[in-house]
Amino acid sequence: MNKYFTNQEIAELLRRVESAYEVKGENRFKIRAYDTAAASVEHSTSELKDLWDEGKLDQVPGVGKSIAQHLDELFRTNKVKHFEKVMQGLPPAMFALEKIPGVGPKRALVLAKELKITEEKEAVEKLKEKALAGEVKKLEGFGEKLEQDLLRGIDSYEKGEVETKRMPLYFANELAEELINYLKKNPEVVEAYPLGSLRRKLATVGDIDIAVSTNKPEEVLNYFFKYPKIQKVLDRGEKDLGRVTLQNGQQVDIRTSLPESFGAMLQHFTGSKQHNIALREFALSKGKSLSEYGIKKLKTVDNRQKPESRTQITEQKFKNEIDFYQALGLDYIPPEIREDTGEIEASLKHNLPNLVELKDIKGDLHLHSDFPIEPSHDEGVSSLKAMVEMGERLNYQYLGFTEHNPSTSKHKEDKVINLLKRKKDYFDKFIYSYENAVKERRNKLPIKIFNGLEIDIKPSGELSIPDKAFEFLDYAIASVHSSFDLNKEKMTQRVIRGLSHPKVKILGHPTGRKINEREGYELDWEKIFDFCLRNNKFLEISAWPNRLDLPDFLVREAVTNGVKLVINSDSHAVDQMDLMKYGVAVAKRGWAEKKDILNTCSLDEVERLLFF
DNA sequence: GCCGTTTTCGGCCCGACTGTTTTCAGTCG
Repeated sequence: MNKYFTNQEIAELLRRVESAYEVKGENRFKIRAYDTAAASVEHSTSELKDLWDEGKLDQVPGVGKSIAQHLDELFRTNKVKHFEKVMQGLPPAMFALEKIPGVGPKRALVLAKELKITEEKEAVEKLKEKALAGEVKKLEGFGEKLEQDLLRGIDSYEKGEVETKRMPLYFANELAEELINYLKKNPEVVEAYPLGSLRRKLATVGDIDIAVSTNKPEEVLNYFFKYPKIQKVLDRGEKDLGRVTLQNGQQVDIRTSLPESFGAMLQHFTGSKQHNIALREFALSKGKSLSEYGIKKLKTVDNRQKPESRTQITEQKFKNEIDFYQALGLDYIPPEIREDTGEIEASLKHNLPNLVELKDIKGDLHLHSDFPIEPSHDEGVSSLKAMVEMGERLNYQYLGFTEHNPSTSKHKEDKVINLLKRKKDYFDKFIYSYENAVKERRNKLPIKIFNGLEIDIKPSGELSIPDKAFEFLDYAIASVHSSFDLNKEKMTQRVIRGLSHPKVKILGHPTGRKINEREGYELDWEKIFDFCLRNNKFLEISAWPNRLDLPDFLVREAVTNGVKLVINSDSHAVDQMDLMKYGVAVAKRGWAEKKDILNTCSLDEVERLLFF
């Protein structure tokens, strides 16, 4: 039986080969090739094993003929002879020691060899003993300080700080927005933006970094250190960096830059790393060298020389990112798609997508009011009236209320039908009086209110309300809320059967993932996309902070395949309705344009698409 | 070992920090 190698395991294997090459003094570009391949495998949106099954390994960027051949051998025989040969003579312990902060392949090998630590298991523990016994500082190239650093590194490794959980985007964003609002109250702050994965709006965020443009960095830093929510100032030595922990323990860095060079700094620290590498390689081919300080123009592009010996004639500074990209002959690339997945090429050809924006959203089609429907899952807590008023404040043209179906374990069929009939009556009455009230106000059109339902798809694919009950609904969302462990094939059948009812228009939170809680179930996306296309069904992007589901990479695939999406908040309370922006962020990361999103359409179009 | 963004041969990102150094190596983001 062949082992199923996950992408994570394959990436780890490639990194080990990389380390082995590194300590054996292999050609540095070969080493880099393995690093690129490992990163690419790590970020790949498809499992490599599946791609291999389909004979599509060569589609993975950074995996060429040679590595593809090795992986083919891995999938067939569970091992790679060439890799084993490369790693011959190296103590396995070095691969464990590399995980300690401050220890790379070279130090790991010296430590393992000189201290006679061979086995991977307990390698870190043994190193700790030796370091405590003062044996590390005696080694050549090590000293007192490195030994202490090493012990600190081991400490944080043992505490699990090395691979800390990333926080959900929502959490990081709220924190950063509050801080940025505080910073902007200082007149010396010209601009302030989040950096890194927060600015690129990944579903999860590692660190919170903020960039500030100012002519008086020290004054701004002093102001920053007075932020009331700071627990402890960690670093105030350098004049362009401030580092603190907040009361909740979260570390926050701010970086300042003079306005004249803010653009390059913002670009550099926004990343992604892969995007920046690709961008710098592209720039180099045009005789330009990029850094966080600006763009250096190289007089002679003699790449056999080290960068410092190439003649530099100018270093250009940039106030903003638009000019920075333009200096390279590129259109401005929005942060959300800076992942080196084709954006540089598209930008060069002036072919970037015109990404959907929050202001394009004209309605929300997945809301839970407090109508007492005796549901299978959470009931909403806000009234229909309150949510409609919020919809008006958001300038929406339509709202769809899709409470969960009545519990089927508590109620007989008749009762379910009866509850849905009562919901329709209640909605009809509300709509009648609401529309009349708005007409009296005469200042604008009433919001169109749809009476929908979110229906569980049972493991068999059956829907959790009787067929007769559909006559009381305008449309329905179907979602999976149970039995997440069906295999890919059965789950795909289940979902397609669930979507087959003519009134079911939307697949709710399509993968069922919950960030930091559980992976989603697997679906055969080719089949799902095909079904949606042929039957006018929409895939939801749930803006709910710990769902963000569809995930960005599947949004991109859906968009590429022409499948239409709908961004919904899944609000259970009034104040959740403005979470829509997180769903829009996911859509942007998936290269979605306005035309790809159902709820950017006018009311007329939405009615045509939902009720045809 | 990968790749095609004026390249199928000849290129391959940039800078900061730290420690053990006397001109640099290793690590990190």
